[in-house]
Amino acid sequence: MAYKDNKGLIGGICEEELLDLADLFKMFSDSTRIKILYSLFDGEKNVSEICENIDMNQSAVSHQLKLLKSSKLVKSRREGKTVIYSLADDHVETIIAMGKDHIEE
Amino acid sequence: MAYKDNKGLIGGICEEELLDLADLFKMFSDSTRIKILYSLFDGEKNVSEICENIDMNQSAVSHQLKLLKSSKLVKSRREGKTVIYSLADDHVETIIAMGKDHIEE
DNA sequence: TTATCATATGAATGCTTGTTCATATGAGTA
DNA sequence: TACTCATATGAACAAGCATTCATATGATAA
Repeated sequence: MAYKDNKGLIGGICEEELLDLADLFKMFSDSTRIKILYSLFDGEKNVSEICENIDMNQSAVSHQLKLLKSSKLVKSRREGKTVIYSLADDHVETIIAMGKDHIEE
Repeated sequence: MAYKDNKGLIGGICEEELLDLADLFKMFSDSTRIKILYSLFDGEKNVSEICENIDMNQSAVSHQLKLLKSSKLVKSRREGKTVIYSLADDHVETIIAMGKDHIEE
């Protein structure tokens, strides 16, 4: 188990895990990042394609991709000159779907 | 339906809905707010009880409760001198559970 | 009414963070 | 090698935001 025993803590969750949770949701809290994730819903894309798709410049997208990757929400592989990004797992779509459920109620 | 037709937009979602989504997840992106939500998992509480539970001062908690309420994640009712807060619906727990799944993987 | 408890709110402050600009790195090609 | 395309990165700036402090509002009790 990655986290400490949950003793004497809010709702049975330790401070460290709480901060990690907040950091995770922080990734979904910016519209540029959500756009990037959304644009990967229909399959992997290289950086240029993502830029074009969401209409943002390369540097901004690259910075955000770095954050998304460090949060393990996307993964990447190099293919020649380009780098191809894709969703890391299906939690991403599930979390966003839950969010949509809420705001569409 | 609350949102416009999804035409020619990223992954079939309109800009407005995207911003709302980001705003929703922003609510989960702060550890104080997650603590508050967590502390409501086992039932409604008044403000003082929440403060005590998460060890934060009344003003900070009140400010965050206001945000959580405006995002419809919590609801409140007055009972005499106190105001009692509770989770607005079960999306909250589901979303947080998904987040935990991800970071605990 | 006055006093007190519980909660809300406005302003100020300091920290965080997304974007931009310039530049660097990495890979392919001639 | 030199040149170009694709991506990454560092620094700087501006905007956003969580907390604190002081104060206001709302409700009960005396």
